[in-house]
Amino acid sequence: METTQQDQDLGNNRNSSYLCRQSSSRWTPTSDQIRILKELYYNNGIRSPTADQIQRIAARLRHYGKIEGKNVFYWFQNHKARERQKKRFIPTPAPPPPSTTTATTLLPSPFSDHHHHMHIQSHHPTHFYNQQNHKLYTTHHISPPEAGSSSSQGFMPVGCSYGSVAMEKSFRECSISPGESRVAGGTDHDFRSWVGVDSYSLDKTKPEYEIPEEDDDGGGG
Amino acid sequence: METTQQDQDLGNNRNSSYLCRQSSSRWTPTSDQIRILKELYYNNGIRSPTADQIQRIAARLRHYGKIEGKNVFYWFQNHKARERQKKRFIPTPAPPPPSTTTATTLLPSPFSDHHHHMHIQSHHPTHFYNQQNHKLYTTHHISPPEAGSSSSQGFMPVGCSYGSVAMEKSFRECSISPGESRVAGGTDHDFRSWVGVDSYSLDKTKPEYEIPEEDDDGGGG
DNA sequence: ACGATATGAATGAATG
DNA sequence: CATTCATTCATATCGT
Repeated sequence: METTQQDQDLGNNRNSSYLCRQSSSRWTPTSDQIRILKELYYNNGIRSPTADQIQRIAARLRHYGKIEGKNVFYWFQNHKARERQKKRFIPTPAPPPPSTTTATTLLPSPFSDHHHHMHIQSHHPTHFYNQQNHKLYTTHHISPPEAGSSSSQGFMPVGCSYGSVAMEKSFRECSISPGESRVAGGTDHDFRSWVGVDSYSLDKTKPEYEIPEEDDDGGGG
Repeated sequence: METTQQDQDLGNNRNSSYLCRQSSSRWTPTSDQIRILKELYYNNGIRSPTADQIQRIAARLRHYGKIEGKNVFYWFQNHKARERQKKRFIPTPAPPPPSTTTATTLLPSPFSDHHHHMHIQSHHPTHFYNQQNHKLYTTHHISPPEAGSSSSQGFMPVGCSYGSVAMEKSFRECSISPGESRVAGGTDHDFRSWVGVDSYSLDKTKPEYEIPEEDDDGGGG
């Protein structure tokens, strides 16, 4: 990730030079921006902000660097999508017993993450962004972005529980059972079966596949 | 390449001393794992395995060493991306046949002249990739740019011809214009207020949240 | 140790 | 919301 930079101006990305590449074609969130976004995501449970919220968030985050509504929009989309995606990868880490306190908390890996929480935000109007006008379109009947008109919260002194315990760089994959060594199955060829790829592929008259590069065979010998 | 990996002890990273954080920075595939992955990639034509396949593949490859679903996911992502990346650099070494063949014709790159053929996946989207200018083209009305026909394709990438067929749902624009309306504040803690997120959220009985990671905290301050 | 390269990992952006 | 692409960062390994 772009952890190396945190103070990019974002305003100097116009390469006046010849045909080089755009300095930064895409938004590079600052540390503060990410922090706030995560706060909103985890602490406030915002997962699919409305256009109205997106505007406010973007406006707020603009204090910390250049940012547009679409950046906020994409950020939440991606963040949510990836939380879900990595869950799809894990092959059912633990069967959900009705009353089992089995510590499933074993995989702090970015993909085996499991920090579920409540959905403070109930609705999600399936919106998408239009890069043509940089507008957000939705299939919902949300109110127009009257930034400043809707401020009906006025609740919570917000001392905020977070701030101290909040985001902390978790160590990545620390424990993964390497399992046994060698399956000695011998039949490394029936891939299409266990991966559920195909069945008709067996029809191919190619009992021997040729790997383009045997660079991985370096220590196989 | 890390072609000389030995046995994947994972503990030899001169890091398993006292700190447990990010012991093994990243997955180091074993020879067998790479072999199988390539088998799946080239021989079975798997380029973008589904979450379901990823699980099976990872489970299978786990016999040969530590591996997670995300490793499989990234491997295919990177392998495909880099194959394509290399192809983008080819200075049009392929003489253009007069026949308007399918644009899916991949040009044999001098870098890796492997022979991948059938795509069992058959998840062909409605677009194809043009290595001439590394753009994505849709198969809607366009004709294949006849790689090498001249040096001009005259077609526009998919990111330019929308506006008509792109999103024609019952959406409405929500004005996400970057023209911000900053709330004029400074406290980055009263999120739920300026975003109009929630009010009752304070009622939640979970004052503590676990943020998975804070990768951006590098220079936030 | 340093530079070059290969590649795992992460993420913004885009499309379906 | 799922999937994919492109770009970039981070790091392992190797050559010098």
